[in-house]
Amino acid sequence: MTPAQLSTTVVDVLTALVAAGDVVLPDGVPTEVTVERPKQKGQGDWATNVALQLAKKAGTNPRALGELVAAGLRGAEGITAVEVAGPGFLNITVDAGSQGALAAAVVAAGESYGHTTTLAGQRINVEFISANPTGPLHLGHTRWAVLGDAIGRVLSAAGADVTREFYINDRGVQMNHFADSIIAAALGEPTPEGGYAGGYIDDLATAVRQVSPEVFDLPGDERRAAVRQIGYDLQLRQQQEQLERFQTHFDVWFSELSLHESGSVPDTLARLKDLGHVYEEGGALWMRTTDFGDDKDRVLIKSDGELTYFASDTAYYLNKRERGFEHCIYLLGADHHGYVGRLRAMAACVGDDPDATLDVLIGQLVKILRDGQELKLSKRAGTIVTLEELADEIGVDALRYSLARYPADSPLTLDVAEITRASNDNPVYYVQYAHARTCRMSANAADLGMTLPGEDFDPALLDHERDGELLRALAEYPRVVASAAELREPHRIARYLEDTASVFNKWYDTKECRMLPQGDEPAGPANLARLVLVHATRQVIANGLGLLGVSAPEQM
RNA sequence: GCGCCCGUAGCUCAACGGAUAGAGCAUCUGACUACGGAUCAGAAGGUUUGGGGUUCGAAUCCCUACGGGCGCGCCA
Repeated sequence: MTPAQLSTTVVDVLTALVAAGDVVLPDGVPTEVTVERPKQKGQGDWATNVALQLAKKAGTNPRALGELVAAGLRGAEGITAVEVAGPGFLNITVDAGSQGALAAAVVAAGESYGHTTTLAGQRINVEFISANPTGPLHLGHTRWAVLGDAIGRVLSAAGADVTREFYINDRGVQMNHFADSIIAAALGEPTPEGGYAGGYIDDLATAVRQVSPEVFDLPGDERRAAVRQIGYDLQLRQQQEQLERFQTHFDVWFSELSLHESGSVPDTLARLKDLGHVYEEGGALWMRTTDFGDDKDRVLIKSDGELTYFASDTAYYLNKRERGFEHCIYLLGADHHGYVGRLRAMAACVGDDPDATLDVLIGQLVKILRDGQELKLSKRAGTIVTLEELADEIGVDALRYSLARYPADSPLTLDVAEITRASNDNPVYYVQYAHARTCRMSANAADLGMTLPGEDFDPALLDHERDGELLRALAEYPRVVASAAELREPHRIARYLEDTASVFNKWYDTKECRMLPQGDEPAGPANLARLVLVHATRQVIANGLGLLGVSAPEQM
């Protein structure tokens, strides 16, 4: 018995009540209702708030409607009791057999357990990080790497067709500053105005010299172009290697420069003119974004003839739409939230409904503490906390998990000492340990000759209170994935895993629920039923960790 | 000044408008002849920043005050 099945049962009951004229629902019967694990004991196995949600529409009070629905549910298969509680909640109790069947279903589904079709058919582009290729990825990018990657995985699990994309800002004056900085470092000159400092520039200068020693002898513009290209290649490759090592995969690395070389930007400007949302003023070309709620209009072509970054952005958005993406998700740092208004207005200017096609997620900045002191990020002072350093010190799994377990819009302070500690202080190890424990239990069972039962698995033997709690936790997983996808909140997966690991540990500690036979007794049907439950638990934890890009070790 | 985000236990943070606001850490008390104790059982800790409002019900929505972060270029 799963929440989805119960939801269907409740909907059927409502449909019957409406058909019989006992209940009037002007807006029709909902296609699904909320079914949750109650927080408190004594509130049944599952609870639904349908009566509270629908009472007003039905022109009655919640408890009266609740009694009608409860009466209908009492005859349903697998349901042993229903009571109306509090303001109108329905507390539902199910029988062990129908509940225990889930364990075998999870094992049968394997890695696909938790996958749903709630977003089936949607083509979604998730763009994240999109750092300048002028330096290493740092702490500020690390959170988006984790969240963007996890959002991509969660959306895929919900059935969406997802493309993860990194937009490379490889065009613009910063690329020349980058080249000039490397040249200055190579020649032992001070960092130029507006340039980049820090040890990584010295390293790049050395690397460029290794790749092509003669470039520094070229005349001015040629030298700059050559160093820019070599430095860019080196820096981009480093970012790519670090992200792969950080378990963060991109499907598309999209070059801003390519938009200009392909003529997309002029095409975009022509289209905007046709649509009537651009005008000239002061020698510059403007987009009238104020027509769609932006604070002020935005410049597309400066009076000196140069294209703005915003012009590229508009062309890029259109490019995504032309590639067939119905939804474009952007992950931006809080320091770019001012960009949301113009992005939305821009989408409207090209004829889209931003509510439908755009999803801009704003993430708050991360602070990181070591010994109570904040690690300051400053390119000028050369004190960059890089993704590489963080991953080395903290470990990929612990770092990813620690960033993934919080919602993006909450400001975050992480203590290096705390997340490096390899103990139960750290939730990532708590969850991973629970997984390792299931693996060890399975191995022990195999040593005793126990094998997973097939047809003869008897779900009704999983009848202990603790069995039920664990089964209900496992049953909730698909709903958690679906809501994480819908809300773009992968932290829900992490919180769910911590809860499930806790429920599993309590179950493990319960004498009546021991999986292995005691002493010299042979393994009986109950032991085999619990073996199925252990396998199911392992599968759910492994699947959940997988959505966060965190490994599920068999031993620790 | 205008705009966006945030304010929950000593600390770091949860809680699709739902029942008695939950975890972890830190503090205190228990359980090791163990399915690997990286575990489990328990105690203590709160006027959800203050004040109004909306409703069957508000940490959540609206207004307001206070406090913190960030943004308001023909920069990228």
